[in-house]
Amino acid sequence: MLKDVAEYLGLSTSAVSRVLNDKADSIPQETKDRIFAAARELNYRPNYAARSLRGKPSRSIGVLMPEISEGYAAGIMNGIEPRLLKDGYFYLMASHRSRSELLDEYLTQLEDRNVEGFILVAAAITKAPRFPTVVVSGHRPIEGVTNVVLDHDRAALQALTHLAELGHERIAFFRGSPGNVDTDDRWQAIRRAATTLGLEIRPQLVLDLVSQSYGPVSSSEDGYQEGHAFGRKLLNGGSEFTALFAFNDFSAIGAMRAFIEADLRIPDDVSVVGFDDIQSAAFWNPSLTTVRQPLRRMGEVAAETLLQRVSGDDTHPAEFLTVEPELIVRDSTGPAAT
Amino acid sequence: MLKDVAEYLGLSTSAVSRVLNDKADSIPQETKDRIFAAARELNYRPNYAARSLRGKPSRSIGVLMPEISEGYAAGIMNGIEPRLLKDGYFYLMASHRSRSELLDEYLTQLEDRNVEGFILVAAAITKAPRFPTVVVSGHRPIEGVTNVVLDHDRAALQALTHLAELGHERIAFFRGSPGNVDTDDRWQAIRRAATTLGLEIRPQLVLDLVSQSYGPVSSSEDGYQEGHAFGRKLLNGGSEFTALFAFNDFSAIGAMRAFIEADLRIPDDVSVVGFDDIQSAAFWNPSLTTVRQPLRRMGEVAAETLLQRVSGDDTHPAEFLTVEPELIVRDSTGPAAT
DNA sequence: CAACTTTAGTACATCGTTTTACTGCTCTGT
DNA sequence: ACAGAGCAGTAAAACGATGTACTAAAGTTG
Repeated sequence: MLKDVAEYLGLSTSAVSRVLNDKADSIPQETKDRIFAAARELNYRPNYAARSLRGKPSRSIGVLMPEISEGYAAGIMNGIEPRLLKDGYFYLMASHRSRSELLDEYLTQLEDRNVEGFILVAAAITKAPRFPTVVVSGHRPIEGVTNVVLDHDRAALQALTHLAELGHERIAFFRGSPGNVDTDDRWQAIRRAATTLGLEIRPQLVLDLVSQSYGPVSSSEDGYQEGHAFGRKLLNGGSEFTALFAFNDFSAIGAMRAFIEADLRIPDDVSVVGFDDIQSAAFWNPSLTTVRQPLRRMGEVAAETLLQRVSGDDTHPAEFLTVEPELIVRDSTGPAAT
Repeated sequence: MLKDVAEYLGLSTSAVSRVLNDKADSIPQETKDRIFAAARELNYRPNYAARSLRGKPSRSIGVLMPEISEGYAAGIMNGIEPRLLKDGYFYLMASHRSRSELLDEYLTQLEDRNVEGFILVAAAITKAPRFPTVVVSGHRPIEGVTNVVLDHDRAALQALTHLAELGHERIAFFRGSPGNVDTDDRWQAIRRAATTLGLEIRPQLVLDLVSQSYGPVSSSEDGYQEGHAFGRKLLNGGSEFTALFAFNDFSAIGAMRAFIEADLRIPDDVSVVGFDDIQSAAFWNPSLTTVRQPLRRMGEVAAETLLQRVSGDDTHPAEFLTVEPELIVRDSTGPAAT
């Protein structure tokens, strides 16, 4: 405690506090040195509750995730965490499970705990929280909230250009599930890209995923299962296709499995492009061509931006920060079968 | 603020506080009702900094992970988080990266922030922290610290019994990397199980993984890569083997890839057993027989136990809590080639 | 050398809540 | 009618750090 240090030195707590906080206008260097030495010697560490009661920054921020899923949330946390720790920030975390009442509940609870700001992942908020907020993969723009988003247009263009160059014209799509925050943006981007490239999107080759997934990346075995089922559905649908652009890697891999079971060869008979670049994507057989979503980078950008907003001046925060996807070409795509 | 509620009612803050904390010995029900109503109406929420300054529980605990990896940490958090949230607890989290100085640093930082207890994952602590602590996959027993551990004996026995029953006698092993907290326990368990079953462990068929992995589960592509390389090594080693028991699923899958590339059939020519049961294990081709580590359950047990310890009386906390593995038999194992 | 400035600190209120010790007041019983 | 018990609540001191307003002494200036 501060009092211990003060008594040890025969000084007042005010003097010690001011020196330790570098607010000491009128204390000679010699005394400062003594104070620092004593603080170290007595192993003084300020009590965060006390200082945040006085309105000092708590050096902690609130992080709200859809859930701690394997892929998406972990990837983003991987970017957020080191950046925060580097500045001595901790974070309080909870899962909003894509339910707005939970989101609100946790938002206020975290406010009560004096967080300095929020990072929200895949959260559909409608109004800005009371503190600086960065949303990763959020919905529509909100005044005062910074959005970190993937450049879906670029992603769609990269993937479809790749397929078009390989000669694919009849392309099947797994669209995301309706609850997913990325579904609409991505689909619009795909349509724009298709138009740009002169590709036709055939409604009978477009399937809506439905699996209950909290984040932009389906996190559980559901994704595979559904991809598998939908892969079969495509095969039985009667419409010819030479390529599939899936909403995520899980469903892409599930579909590949279905294709292989139907004795189709990949990529000779059908090419498959995934989305996200999950870890196993590179090691599947065949390895999966996919649009890499730079999750870690998104987390870093979010953390970096929030730290700037909570510590610098926070007038006119950026509305959008875009991160770029990268097409990773592997073995699941090849020239269109003729 | 409390004062607002008190003024609104024309009462003192003491009365309001005592009623709200259910410590009101001498306040009539009618007044209590008025107080509750006013608190709700004014949307009163206590300030956590202030109450923990007065020594009230902070309702938050510290969680230290090796890193936010895809598999292990996420799986455990999946168990910890809902249990904590259910009781209104938040957690402060940081990554110790298996470095003891970071561990100590974060431990004290979290103490400064008034956490009520710790959950440490894959952390090699040498002395008990000042608060109730539960360690998941820790090292040796420490007075006052509860350990949640996998029953490695059972795991080894299940896997090896399965292989023995299929007629395998020449079994290769990927042992864990030396830094890994589970490596020694598991290997000892494997040796005991082998002895029990009368299986011989041939040193030339035992490979030590080295990949820099923070947690018990190798988290990155390194795992695959290394499995792939070591699978090749086994093939070129000149020693015959009909089965591989890998340290984790990543290396098992990498090795399978190497075997397939060498035109071996799985499980006809060689059987493979993994460890952990990561999500893609079920969807690999062939699907992977593996020892499932109930990560979520381990997280739940850890959270449950810690919550009990911080809220109940904490005399004689359990030293060890064991969770049981489960052998998941899939398509990567079959009768030994003769 | 009186008046002012600077130096080197200190006293104390404050943040929002909890909690102990207390104060009036109204009954009850004899 | 008056002690004592019980009721309904209040005043005030914490908790630990911060920061403003102050003071006492020394130094400077005209």
